[in-house]
Amino acid sequence: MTSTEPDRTTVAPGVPGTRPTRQRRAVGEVLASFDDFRSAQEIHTLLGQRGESVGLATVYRTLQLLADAGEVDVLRSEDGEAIYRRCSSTHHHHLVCRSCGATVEVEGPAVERWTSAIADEHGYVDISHTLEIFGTCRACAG
Amino acid sequence: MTSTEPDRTTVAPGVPGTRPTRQRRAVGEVLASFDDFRSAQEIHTLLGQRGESVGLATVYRTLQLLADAGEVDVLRSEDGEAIYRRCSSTHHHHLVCRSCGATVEVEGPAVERWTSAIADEHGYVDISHTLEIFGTCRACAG
DNA sequence: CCCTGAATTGACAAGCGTTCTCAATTGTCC
DNA sequence: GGACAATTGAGAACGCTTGTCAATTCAGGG
Repeated sequence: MTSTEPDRTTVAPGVPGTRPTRQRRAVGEVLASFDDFRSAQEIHTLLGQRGESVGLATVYRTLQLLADAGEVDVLRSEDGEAIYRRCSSTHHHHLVCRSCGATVEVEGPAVERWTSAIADEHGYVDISHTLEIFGTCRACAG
Repeated sequence: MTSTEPDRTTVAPGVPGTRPTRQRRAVGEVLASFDDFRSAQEIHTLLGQRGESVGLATVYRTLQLLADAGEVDVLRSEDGEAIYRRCSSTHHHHLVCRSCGATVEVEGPAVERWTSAIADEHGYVDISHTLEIFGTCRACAG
């Protein structure tokens, strides 16, 4: 029970959250099919319409994984609902038309530096921030 | 039934949302008793501790009124819960401890300018923005 | 190719914050 | 004081999100 025993020091044969399943692929495809922010429930409905049956809980879990991995942006609509969108991997913010929802990704190195500086100045650590800009886009303004 | 009838052209004797009741006064007093953001439920609890019994639904309604009137700031904590705070009238942002809720009001003229510039650049008008910084304050970080 | 075990899923229940309902109460104005 | 709208409170209802847990699926070794 010693010499023949295989190496068991690696406790986990696979790391959770990495298995490519039908459901995860389907969620990824749906995310690629639109450019604006959608709620988990909307995404779940879209999956149904595509004929890809995926449980609602799985949709939530997958979106959480993708968000943790930085592959989707999550933000809260005004009524507190979480909405998701696939995103470029860099940190950025959004300029959103409050009328039609058209979204522009914007980067703001100056803002990043500013928030860090402010946080340092007050002794806050482990910083995150949310910045969204709302306005009316050219098309909607007429 | 015609000549003796009083003038009925004024449909509304009073405008809703303006009556100073015990409950609304109590909520106002509690709001004045702290400086950081609190959830509606916390405020409801604080009212109870003060001996001022106010229904939870009334707390929500009152906070909504105050928010509409611009007398309190509302923002969403990272998990989507609405949190409230009486506010100074100037535009500002918040550095909030995600552990204890300690809040610092910060102004960022640079950020204001930056958001305006970005919006102009993309043809968006009638701009507003939300910017909140979350972190762990010195006390909570240990 | 089959076996084993962990990862993953789905249906459902549960949790939580928020809003709605409606009868009872309160404040305002005549 | 009286009438009537505004307001309240208790609880139900609601919508989003997360937890539960047995059943299923995937990866890798034998």
